[in-house]
Amino acid sequence: MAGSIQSVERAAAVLRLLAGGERRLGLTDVASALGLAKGTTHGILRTLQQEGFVEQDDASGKYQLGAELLRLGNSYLDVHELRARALVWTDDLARASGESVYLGVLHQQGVLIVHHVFRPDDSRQVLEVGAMHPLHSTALGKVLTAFDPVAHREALELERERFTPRTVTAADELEGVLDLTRARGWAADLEETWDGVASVAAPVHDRRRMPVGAVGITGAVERVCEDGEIRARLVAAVRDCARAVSRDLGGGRF
Amino acid sequence: MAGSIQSVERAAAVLRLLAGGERRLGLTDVASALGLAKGTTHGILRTLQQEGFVEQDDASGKYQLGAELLRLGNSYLDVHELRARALVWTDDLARASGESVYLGVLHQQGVLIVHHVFRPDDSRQVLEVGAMHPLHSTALGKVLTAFDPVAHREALELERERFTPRTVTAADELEGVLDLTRARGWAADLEETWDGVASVAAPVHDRRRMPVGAVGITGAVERVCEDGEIRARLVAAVRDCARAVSRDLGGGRF
DNA sequence: GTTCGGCGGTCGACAATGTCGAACACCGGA
DNA sequence: TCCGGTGTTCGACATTGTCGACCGCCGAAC
Repeated sequence: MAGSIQSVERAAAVLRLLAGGERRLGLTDVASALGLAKGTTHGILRTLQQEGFVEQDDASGKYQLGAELLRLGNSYLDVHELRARALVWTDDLARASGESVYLGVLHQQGVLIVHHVFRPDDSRQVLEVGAMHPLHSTALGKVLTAFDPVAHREALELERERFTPRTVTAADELEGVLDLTRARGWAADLEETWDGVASVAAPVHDRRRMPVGAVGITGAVERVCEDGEIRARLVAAVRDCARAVSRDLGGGRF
Repeated sequence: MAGSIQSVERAAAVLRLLAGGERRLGLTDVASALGLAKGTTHGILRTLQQEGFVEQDDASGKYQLGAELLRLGNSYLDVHELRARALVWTDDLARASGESVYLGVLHQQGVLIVHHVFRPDDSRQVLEVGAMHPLHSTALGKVLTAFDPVAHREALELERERFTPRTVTAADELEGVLDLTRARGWAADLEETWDGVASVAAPVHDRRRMPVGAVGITGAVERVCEDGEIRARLVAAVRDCARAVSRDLGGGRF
């Protein structure tokens, strides 16, 4: 039995399908999307529902993701060592920079946000923990792509979507950006992902000097930039934070 | 095939086990905890790992929850209708009350926090989305227990832990509290869960008048209370917010 | 009101599937 | 070097999940 367990694989596929589609999906939708018999699909859905991973709307009979996933996802964060070490430093960074702080790790073909500190003002902000950001256009993504070989391969193999006129999509151009990132130890995103939004990020290393994640700040380009470049003060603050977290990861274990 | 799919059930049990234990677990630990053969357990873990639901520490070989769960949990929030409707109102409530706002739904034997607005000041706060709160001692929990028959049964069947000297654990005493809650339409928690912390909450109903969740605020007892009671202004603000969300969901007309 | 098409859900036969336990390779400590 | 422990692989067995036809239901169409 060298392979994987079929039914578990299929259950995972169901969950991923439900996560993708914005609205609820019916039994028949799920079955046809996965190419399974209705009976089989129903069995999987019934089990997932029983376990709390999937919920069914009483009225329409359609299925959606369940609350248990949120609870488990939260448990993942509790165990996450990088996040635990970074909590205090990212808070300081938000205070010092006056911008939102993000902590991301490589996951599949993107950056998974595992921590997010709101910009310290009263503005209305949406929490982005659990969200995915692209590798080739965000500061976090560029840092991971530059320092993590796995991320590098993913970013090159992947189709690089153009989000704004400034998004870098050509492979050779991206390589140049990554070289620059490696050389100076940080990366920027100047309106390459969202119009009017810029970000800076620096890598976090573990005790073996392997890249495990990236921290960065994101904010309106008018505040974060000066003369078309990220303010040096902010770059320094981000790099200080990344170094502090890296030091914490290298020291305190065992 | 009226039952559930065994392997999916077992995979869910593995995930729940990993979520429970604080630190990573080894293959043998998981196998013995679930009463399964090592080979079987390994197959499940291998599949879950392949799907990203579980990660394995290269050094120790031990297993922990994976990043994909965080991503799926986040997707759950995106679909969540109650949360979407509540976003704007809870923000206003935080501003008006000056305290943290929580939005919770019944999940298993507790309250699952699906939205959390930080207290609008610069203090350091931990995001609690995805966390579980007890039914019998928190304001959110009491509201759900009072208005949702399912929650009511859970709370009575469950062993009610004593968190502080003021926690209500006796069944008949709790019933009295629930009667009061139903009568006045809101519930309070005066240092019954955490010392020095008080909270108020009110129920959110859907279009069929069924309770679907609860909103509430939580804060230091010195700020939230006056003469040993919740400030009337805060109670009114919370109830207004709950009514507003209910109205948005298509519920009450007033 | 009645028909019809689609929905979610069920059932039972079949064999593909996952399970089990023994055996494996590997590591660290004694 | 040995040992006890780990995670991992393997093959025989029968349990288990799969499939597709079938059922009852609901809402739209007419």
